[in-house]
Amino acid sequence: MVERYNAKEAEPRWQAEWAARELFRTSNDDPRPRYYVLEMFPYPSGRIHMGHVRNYTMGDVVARYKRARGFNVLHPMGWDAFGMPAENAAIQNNVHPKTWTYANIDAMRAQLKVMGLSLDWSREVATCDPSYYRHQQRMFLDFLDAGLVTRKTAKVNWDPIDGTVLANEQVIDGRGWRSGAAVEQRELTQWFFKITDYAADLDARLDTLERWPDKVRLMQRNWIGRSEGLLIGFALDPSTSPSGEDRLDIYTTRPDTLFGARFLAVAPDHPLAKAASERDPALAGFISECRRLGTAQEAIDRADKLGFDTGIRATHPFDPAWRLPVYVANFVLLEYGTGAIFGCPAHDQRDLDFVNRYGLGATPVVCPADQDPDTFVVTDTAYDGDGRMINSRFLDGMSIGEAKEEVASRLEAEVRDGRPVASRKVNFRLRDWGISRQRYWGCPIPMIHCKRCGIVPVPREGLPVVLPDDVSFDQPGNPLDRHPIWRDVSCPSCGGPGRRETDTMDTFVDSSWYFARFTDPHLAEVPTDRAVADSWLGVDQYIGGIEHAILHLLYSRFFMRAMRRVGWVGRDEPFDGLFTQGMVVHETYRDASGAWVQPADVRLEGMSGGRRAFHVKTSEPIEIGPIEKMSKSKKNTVDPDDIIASYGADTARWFMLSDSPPERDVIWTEEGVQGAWRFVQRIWRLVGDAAELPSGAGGDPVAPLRRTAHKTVAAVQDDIEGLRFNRAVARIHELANAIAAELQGGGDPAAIREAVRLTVQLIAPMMPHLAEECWRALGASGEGGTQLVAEAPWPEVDVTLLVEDVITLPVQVNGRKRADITVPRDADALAIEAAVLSLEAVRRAMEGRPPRKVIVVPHRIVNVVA
RNA sequence: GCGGGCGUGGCGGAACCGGUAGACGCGCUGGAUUUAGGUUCCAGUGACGCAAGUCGUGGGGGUUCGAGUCCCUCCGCCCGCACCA
Repeated sequence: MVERYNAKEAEPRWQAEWAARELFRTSNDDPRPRYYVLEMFPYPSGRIHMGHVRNYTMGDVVARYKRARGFNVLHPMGWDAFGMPAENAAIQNNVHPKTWTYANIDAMRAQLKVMGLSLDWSREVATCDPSYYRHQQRMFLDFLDAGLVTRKTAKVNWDPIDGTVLANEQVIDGRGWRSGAAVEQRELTQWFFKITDYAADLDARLDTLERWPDKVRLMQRNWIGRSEGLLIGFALDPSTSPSGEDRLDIYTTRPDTLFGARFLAVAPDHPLAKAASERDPALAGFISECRRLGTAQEAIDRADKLGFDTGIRATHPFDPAWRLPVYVANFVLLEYGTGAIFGCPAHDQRDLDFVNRYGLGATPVVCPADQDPDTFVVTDTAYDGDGRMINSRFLDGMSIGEAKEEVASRLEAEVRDGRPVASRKVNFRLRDWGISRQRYWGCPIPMIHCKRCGIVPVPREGLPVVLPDDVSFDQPGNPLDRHPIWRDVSCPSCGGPGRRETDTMDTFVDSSWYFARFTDPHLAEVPTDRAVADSWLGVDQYIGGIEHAILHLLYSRFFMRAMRRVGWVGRDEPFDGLFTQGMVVHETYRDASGAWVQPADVRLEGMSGGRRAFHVKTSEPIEIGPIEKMSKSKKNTVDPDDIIASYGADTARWFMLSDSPPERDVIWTEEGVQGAWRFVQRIWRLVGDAAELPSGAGGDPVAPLRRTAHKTVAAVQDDIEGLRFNRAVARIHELANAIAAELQGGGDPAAIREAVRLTVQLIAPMMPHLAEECWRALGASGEGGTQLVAEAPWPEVDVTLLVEDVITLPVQVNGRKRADITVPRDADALAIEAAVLSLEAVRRAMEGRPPRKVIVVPHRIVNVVA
């Protein structure tokens, strides 16, 4: 009897062996074809969680598989190490952010090593290290020179609790993504990366990212928000405008509805609104009302459509006698288009809500096919569907598309005061990326403010601008502002007194290029070696959470383009293949007082419908709640360390791959883990039994088990390539079942030994420690026992075994299965037809009727139609 | 509101192009072995039926020799965006 597989003893031993052999160290000089697999690097929060385990296991399977397939694989790991939690820890626990961060990195690195991941640790980087961020500062200056950096005053999302600016992406339902505080709007001067320069390209190139999930491409497309429209210059009556202004540019995507216009409206911050408010105190009051309302994003979301008539009058571009009022309206955004619109209430819900409040009326100009143009009216619900133009003079009868084209070409051709009245314009929702953060624990922005010279870059030889260590967090705000020694420097240009920029960069900058740095992470003078970077990029397979579908991935795509512009890389797209994995979820538990209880403290009894839960210590009944993402706040977490300590890393890895498709959420259950653990032991038993078989015995080249084993290798190969790990797992189970049956039934010993050996190779990417142990037990490690399974090439599939000589076809009568028939693989349709019709079961089902038709789908199915 | 996705046993899920629905795992039932128990092995496990068989992939309709898969329609759930003109 074979002993149990002892993961606790074996796993560290094999990890040490891999490390000693430097198996996962990647050379940039290796001539083999390259494969770059990368998982999104973690924030060093303190401990790894099950989401990390799932993410890194998937990446590791790919890395180990591709290595076996003969690729020179790059599989690095690092730390997204700047950010607010470190400062929060500093404030709460009086520990320096640097100390806290590096302690966490050490703890998490140790945890990852225990998982047995095939990472090249020699390439590890931490973004908070000056050896990393000096290059980021260098690239900031490069981008500045290339015109990709601007400084502008902008309305920003201000988080009053964290005391910092947030990107639009960091505002969720009007609240700060970390603090949960209601976000306010503030005007601040900020540094921006001009991502909008690439808006069109970032949009267009989404089509070429074929190995990205459609969902992510769509989310990016919506975020970039490309729209085609018309910029129309409405003539203003100068006698009504504040300073004789005679033109107002508006942006519209619906120029076809121009004859349904009822009003124009500008944003409260629009220059025309400001000018008009100076002569009209009531209007000024309305505008400040809008601002007050506008401080909290939440209020904006709920606000009614409010407006104020400026008294300014505009003229319709197609009718000099048609005058339109100009309003200031709270729902018009200054940042989008021109900050001014024309309102067509019949075909835009916001405009309709607006006119219904102010009694301006609505004329429908698009009539749906099922409505009579003479009676079609719009009252409460705007019509934005398809139809024919009505009430629109020369546009009547046209389709929407034709009308858009007609309006555009007429107004383009018409010149007023030496300018065309209108021009076609592609607009984007995407805004420039504000990267300034009023925070200490981030990459310093390498600029110096000088009273005489303005804002001056730190000379490149003066980099890095290193964060000072001696800071305190006893007051709110940015400690860098209160650090005179660091802050006050002489101007690099005139030598006079200067002041460092004390804002630091958004941490999304740090993670926008780490994948490029990994290609040659220890270069001291430059961020990348262009040739080396180009030899690895784009990342062949990037794996991470869907939560980064927009921000991180879009910023990285921008950053690659910017890096290319200044010469650090030679391509635009960072990630050729992207996979977004699902979350790890778990039941939630609460006690009678409503307090969350962690799974480790819960004892479960009963099954499916009648399950009940009790507290392990108090035996108090526990309420079983919904299955949710593992989170500290709901205490429904399972600690990877605990699982690895009880079952071993391989069991945890196997379970992570087995139950659910990788893109879907996986429910962590104790039963599931135990199932995985049992399978580990089962493999170990099969290997032990197979090793005891007499060697040299048997050898049937077409033994059924040989066929099964080789088919499984082919299928698993396919599944891993397609990241269908759950199916690969199921197939390995089937092979194990087949082997067990052959062992039981005294099957061909040579075939069994081969099948077991193949099984070990199939599990090697997933359960690498167990596989090594089995490999050695099977004596597969070659002369002198020197070769590890991690070094072995992927098994060659014997393709002749994949094709059977005889096949079994299901036989249907009228689409209902009645029998099976076994025929030679190359049997012709007529022969099969005759054989099928003579089957007893078929005759019975035909009830004496003659067959009308017999459909023979080669190698698939036979259907007799009665 | 706009955009997208998904509904298959008690549960997680398989089913590539329309071709044997329910692979594989979990759970459960019965039996065997061993044990203090976990373990291991064998058999069973969509529903109804003694059986032959009938029904069955959210509901209804359609296309087809044949539909979980394609089309129409309704219902339910989930995700993303949200005053973007």
